[in-house]
Amino acid sequence: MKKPILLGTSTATSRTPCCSKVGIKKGPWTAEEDEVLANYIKIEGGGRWRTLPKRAGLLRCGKSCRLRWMNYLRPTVKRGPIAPDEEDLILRLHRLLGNRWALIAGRIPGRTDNEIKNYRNTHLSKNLISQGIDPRTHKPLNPVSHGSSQANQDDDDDVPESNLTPQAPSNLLN
DNA sequence: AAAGCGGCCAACCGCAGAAAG
DNA sequence: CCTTTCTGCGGTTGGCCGCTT
Repeated sequence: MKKPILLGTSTATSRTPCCSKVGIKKGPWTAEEDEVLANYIKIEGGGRWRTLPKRAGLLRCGKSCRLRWMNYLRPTVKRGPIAPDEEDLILRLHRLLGNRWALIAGRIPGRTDNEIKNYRNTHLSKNLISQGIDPRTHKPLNPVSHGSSQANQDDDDDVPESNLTPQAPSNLLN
């Protein structure tokens, strides 16, 4: 149930809907496409995403190429399970920064914003809910009893920035 | 053994901000 | 200074896989 592709009807009149052109491939990337993209970027470098697919000979839109490179093909991308300290860091950073996934990812070497976003949307939010904490606000789900909003305050504030680099990699906060 | 359900991950879409002309 | 174009970000969706009934 992908949303309808309304070409020219878009409100942003001047904006070209990059992915709606005919002849542009969508969906999962093949190993061959990965190779073409990786090789091209290795030689020519990234950037100029809009024209990159044409130059590289890919039938993809620039956004798709960029996303694929950033989230999967980049050599610095660390794949595999999130370590406990990484999870802790994600939690702390999210409490501090909110849904700034790119910012959070920038503090966690080898992890992408998409990965962190997905991870949090599944694992962490579940954990927090089971702990009675609202994953969005990091405040107690049931404002129950003695209306102790004090818990909120505390919970929200208990992570001073200076506390952000516990045992995490030293370059975390630059 | 088969069907259904739920969770996870990769990818797409639209919007906002930045940069260039 | 204004307009146009491009890049990057965040939210959301769809497909696949594994588990449970």
